[in-house]
Amino acid sequence: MSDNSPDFTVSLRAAGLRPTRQRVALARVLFEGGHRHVTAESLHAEVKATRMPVSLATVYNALNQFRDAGLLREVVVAPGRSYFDTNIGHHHHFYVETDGELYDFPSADVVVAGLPAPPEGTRLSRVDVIVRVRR
Amino acid sequence: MSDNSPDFTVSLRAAGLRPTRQRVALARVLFEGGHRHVTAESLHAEVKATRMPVSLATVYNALNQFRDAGLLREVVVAPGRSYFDTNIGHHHHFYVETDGELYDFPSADVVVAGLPAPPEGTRLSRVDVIVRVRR
DNA sequence: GCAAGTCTTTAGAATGCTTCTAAGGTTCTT
DNA sequence: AAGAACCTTAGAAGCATTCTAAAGACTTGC
Repeated sequence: MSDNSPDFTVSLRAAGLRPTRQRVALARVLFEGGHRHVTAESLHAEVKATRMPVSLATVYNALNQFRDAGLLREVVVAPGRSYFDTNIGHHHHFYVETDGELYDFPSADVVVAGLPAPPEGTRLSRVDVIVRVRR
Repeated sequence: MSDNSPDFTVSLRAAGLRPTRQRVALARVLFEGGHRHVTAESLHAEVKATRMPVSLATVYNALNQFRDAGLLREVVVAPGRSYFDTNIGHHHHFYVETDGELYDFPSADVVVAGLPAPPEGTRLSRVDVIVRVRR
């Protein structure tokens, strides 16, 4: 590596994933800029635009693997509408129902207090807060 | 009406829906007992068990209409997994990811404070809190 | 560096959930 | 009761996602 771009080969390997051409190309698009909200379709279109041949099935596979590895977070906002969020820190979402847009907001100032204890025999996985708005 | 069962004919009409045989049968199953979480499939099975012929398409139509009329609330917990909740009061949900179960909990004691203002030009529609747990 | 082994990608088929179509039935209005 | 409006239906279609099995790419051991 002679440039200063992040070495996705290393991070993929650290996540237990072989750094294949497609996975590296996908990681670049996903993690090279700021935080992103992508769908499988939108990511597929973006990566193909970089002239790297990738099938839609591979995009789905990679998104699921990245999510399972903790590199992405999945946000389901409506039936058949699921986003992958590159921001894995604590934060919540605005979802604009009228046009399907999703925006992050930091959880810093948001207080979710008074949650009851989880049902017997379960442990907390995550608390999702989706603030739904309309135009 | 000679018995003491709620008159769904009236409530359907109040919601702007013709009280057809199928809609009345669906309303009965949905609203006659305590609060329910149903899927289209589970409701279809239940209504057919009452010997009222109803197609799956009609169940989908009715669920969407009931939701649009404010009689039901839709909760999307995972891609391709959507519940309809007969509890339309303020409350939130536990979702047991490992077995797909959904439980209500009242919002009475839960405080969600410090939410940022909605994006320009939008108005608040609803705040969904889903507490995800695993076994 | 090469061969063998393992994992990955792929196109296309398949799945699962939901909506659409258009034909026939039901409910409402007068 | 007749006409108009609306609803239900089976089956087809649609959309997002996953599966299949065959070909290709990465890795390991030599």
